[in-house]
Amino acid sequence: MHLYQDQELKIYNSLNGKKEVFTPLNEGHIGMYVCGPTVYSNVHLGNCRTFMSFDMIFRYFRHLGYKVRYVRNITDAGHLVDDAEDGEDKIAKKARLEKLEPMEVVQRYTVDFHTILQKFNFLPPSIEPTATGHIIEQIEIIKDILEKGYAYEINDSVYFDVSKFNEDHEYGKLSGRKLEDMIANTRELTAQDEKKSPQDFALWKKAEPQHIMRWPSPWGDGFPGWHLECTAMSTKYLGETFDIHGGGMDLKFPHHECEIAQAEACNGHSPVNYWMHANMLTLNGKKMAKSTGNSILPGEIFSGNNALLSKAFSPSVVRFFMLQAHYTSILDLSNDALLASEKGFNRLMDGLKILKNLDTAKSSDFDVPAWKKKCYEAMNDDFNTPILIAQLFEAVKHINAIKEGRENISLEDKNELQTTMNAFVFDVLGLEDKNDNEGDTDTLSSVVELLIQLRKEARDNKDFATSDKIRDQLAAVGIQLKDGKEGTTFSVS
RNA sequence: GGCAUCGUGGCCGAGUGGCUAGGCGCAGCUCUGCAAAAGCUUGUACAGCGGUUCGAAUCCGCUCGAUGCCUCCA
Repeated sequence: MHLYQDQELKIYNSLNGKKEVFTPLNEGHIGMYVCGPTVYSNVHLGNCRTFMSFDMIFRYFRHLGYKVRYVRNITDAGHLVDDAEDGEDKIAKKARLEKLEPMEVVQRYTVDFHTILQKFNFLPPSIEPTATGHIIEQIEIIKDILEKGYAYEINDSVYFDVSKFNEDHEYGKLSGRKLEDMIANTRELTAQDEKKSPQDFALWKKAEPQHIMRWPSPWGDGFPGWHLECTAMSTKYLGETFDIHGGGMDLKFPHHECEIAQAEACNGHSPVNYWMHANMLTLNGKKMAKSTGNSILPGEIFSGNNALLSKAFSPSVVRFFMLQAHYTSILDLSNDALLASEKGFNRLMDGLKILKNLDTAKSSDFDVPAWKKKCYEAMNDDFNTPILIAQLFEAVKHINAIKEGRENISLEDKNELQTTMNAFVFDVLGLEDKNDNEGDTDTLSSVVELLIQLRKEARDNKDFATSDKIRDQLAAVGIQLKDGKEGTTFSVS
């Protein structure tokens, strides 16, 4: 009945480094939590890649018929800037610099985040909770951890006691680290650190008088620690144990490791069945990061307004570019790679258009059911979008052959092909055909059609000077004429 | 220094113990008044050195190189 019932989906689980058959806790339902952005500046393209990977995964689950509760948070408090000594909140710091209220900063960049994701055609998550909206839940968790003896209070701050936790649990199992090694490798230079051990992490930090973002708590005015919000919100909306927890590779340690520790300290068992980590988007071979300035903003790609780019690229092209790599691989951004993706993307879209008007025959030379099966196999093998896309191009090849009369397709196969292509291209990959959503297209096309008509007359009269002038002038304003067998068409770049 | 990942043809990027991934570029062809666009055809690559094996780019070891994490980070 549902597609997922006859598919065996495998997911690479970062927790054990193995591809495992995915079985949700409750049949037909999936709980998925993904760490969202810290909204203290504009989202850069690297951030988008992680969220895009999970958007694709969310879309595929839905395509298979699962009911998914997809929670992606907004971090609007709790991240310390610089070292613990400074102890200033990232949001608060930015607010001071820009003379804004902290929540004004949060609002501005949350809006930016949503705007960009919308351009990329992201599906909204089921719930998008904020850290500041869950202070009470976070305080409750701290109390619980304190009660169970895995945390200690000192100078109005509360820290998680990693060594204590490691006595009866395994700290470091996600990132493959051993606490003894970590201790052995720590430099003993953090002199006035109030923590018992450098590995301990803050659950609650005391707010200094000048600190703007602060909340009352049993330990005095302060703010929650780095890793607590995700534990609080994932537990609240998905339960003590849920199916999938995702995020960027760079969050694996310490963030996700600490989440596991917090949840295990509270509930005594691991919170997540499948950990998924999306790999980094690099620029010039280096990780994109706001802090180092090695980053590119989505807006710069859409406008072409960046020294690295020779032209503007549409959101769908960028999306296509990213999905041509597997989500667990590092992907390097370059102008050449985007250019190549744009060509490929157009080829795919053209194929889709040709498919609509294809003539059918009694039999098929293209084994559509076998092809369809390969598409699903690709996606069921840990969401292998590059292989899926290769299969889509395989289909385009056949579509072109059918169009040119070198192959045939039956009506039944054509419908099957069209349904499957549309499902994967638009529903699962989330691509959009840019050429069918502009309002003034009708006016434009009638004007261009007129010019095409005039050019045809000139050509018929062998007045090539005039015909070439029309062609070249149109090209200069970005309208390319395409002379085909059945007349001339055009495309706007 | 520790932990982890990776090194594939001109570029991007899959995959894998023996069977053409794919996209782009280049070249050739078709089409065209000429172009462009489009379509077709074409590439035996897997860092280096050893080892295991009938057979490895794929497994093991070492060397070299790159990246990520170890501090906020998608």
